Amino acid sequence: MPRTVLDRDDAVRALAGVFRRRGFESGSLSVIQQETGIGRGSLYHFFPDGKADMARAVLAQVRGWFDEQVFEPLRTAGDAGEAVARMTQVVEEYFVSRDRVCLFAAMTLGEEQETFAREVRAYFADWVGVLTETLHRGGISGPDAADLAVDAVAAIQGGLIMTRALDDDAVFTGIVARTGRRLHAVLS
Amino acid sequence: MPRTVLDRDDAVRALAGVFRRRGFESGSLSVIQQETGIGRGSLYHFFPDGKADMARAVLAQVRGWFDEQVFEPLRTAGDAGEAVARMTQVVEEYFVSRDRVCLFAAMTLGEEQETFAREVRAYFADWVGVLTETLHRGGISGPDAADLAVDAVAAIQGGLIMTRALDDDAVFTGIVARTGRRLHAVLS
DNA sequence: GTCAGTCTGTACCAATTGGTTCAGATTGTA
DNA sequence: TACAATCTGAACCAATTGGTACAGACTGAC
Repeated sequence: MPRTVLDRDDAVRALAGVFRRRGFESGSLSVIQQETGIGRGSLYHFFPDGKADMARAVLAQVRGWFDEQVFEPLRTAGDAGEAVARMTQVVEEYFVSRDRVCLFAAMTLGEEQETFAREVRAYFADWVGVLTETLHRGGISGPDAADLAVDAVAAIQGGLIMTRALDDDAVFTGIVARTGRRLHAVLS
Repeated sequence: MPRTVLDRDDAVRALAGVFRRRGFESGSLSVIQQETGIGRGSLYHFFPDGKADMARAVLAQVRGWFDEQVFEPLRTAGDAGEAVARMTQVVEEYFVSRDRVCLFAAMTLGEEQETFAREVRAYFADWVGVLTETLHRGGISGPDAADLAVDAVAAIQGGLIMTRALDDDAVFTGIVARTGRRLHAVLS
């Protein structure tokens, strides 16, 4: 069996794929090996604390992407309308290209809920928080901004469920587009 | 060990609870026995085809509840506005009192996605369908009704994710209330 | 070339998994 | 009471699980 060398980031990326397609529990180490080619020795080398360690690394990587591509652009945007339009666009592309699964949302179910509660809570709280601030900067005042932000993130997450259930990407892209339009309307 | 006799419906109800709290995969037969008191012999007596059979029975029971309490009242309502208000109310109570988990949504993730694809698809398609018809009867025409219906169900599902992630029922009740108001506004 | 550090494949392990089996307990009917 | 049908507990099983250990392969620095 020829040996394959890889780096940790690539391992995390491959793990993310398995967890999206299979779920965390059903993504056993054997399945991970079959689908990614990464063996047990390598997995434990990179993630000495085992499977939860792997999931934590995956969540951290996804979080890093969102910080860079969603949260930071919202935070530093000059124009709220443009920032929101960009957010809906990158988020739509991200999820459509990744099995229509949000791993943070998946971790709110079953036994993972407790294990990753802090990471999950931070992700959603930060997303809603930074979007609320963006709406504030765009002239939406008081509790309205927070409600709109919560509703927008909920719509995106609910859209993912609907699109998987109905097996139709157009459901998600439709929901995201209408969400974007709703936000755009109040920013004008 | 004194023997306990139960009926199938009660077994299904207990299983639903385990699957909500633990997830389907992590809800092993041992965990089911510990948390429900139902032993292996009984489980296989009622569900001869094993674990998938159990999940199928649970989904059928939940589906039955939705048919009776949500879909049928929407279908037969004289007043669309009242029907929609009632729907949001019963749905909110239902989910808040059941671990804030929609089992149909949970089955859109991981390996269960394929196993229960038909049941899941039917549940969401029917919910959206009957809500669309209700909106039609309330005077909303063309594609708007279907979009509003999809968005409403997505909001409810997304609200469940947010409320679990932020561990705060008020998030869900807020989202459901605003969703209800949005629908009510277009029906007036 | 040598050596230390990094990474890999694979053998091994205890525990758990879903499933099978069936004797015995329980219930309902005549 | 007798009997058939229904339900249960628990022993048993093969397969799989996550984890451990480590020899050997590989890489980079000197």
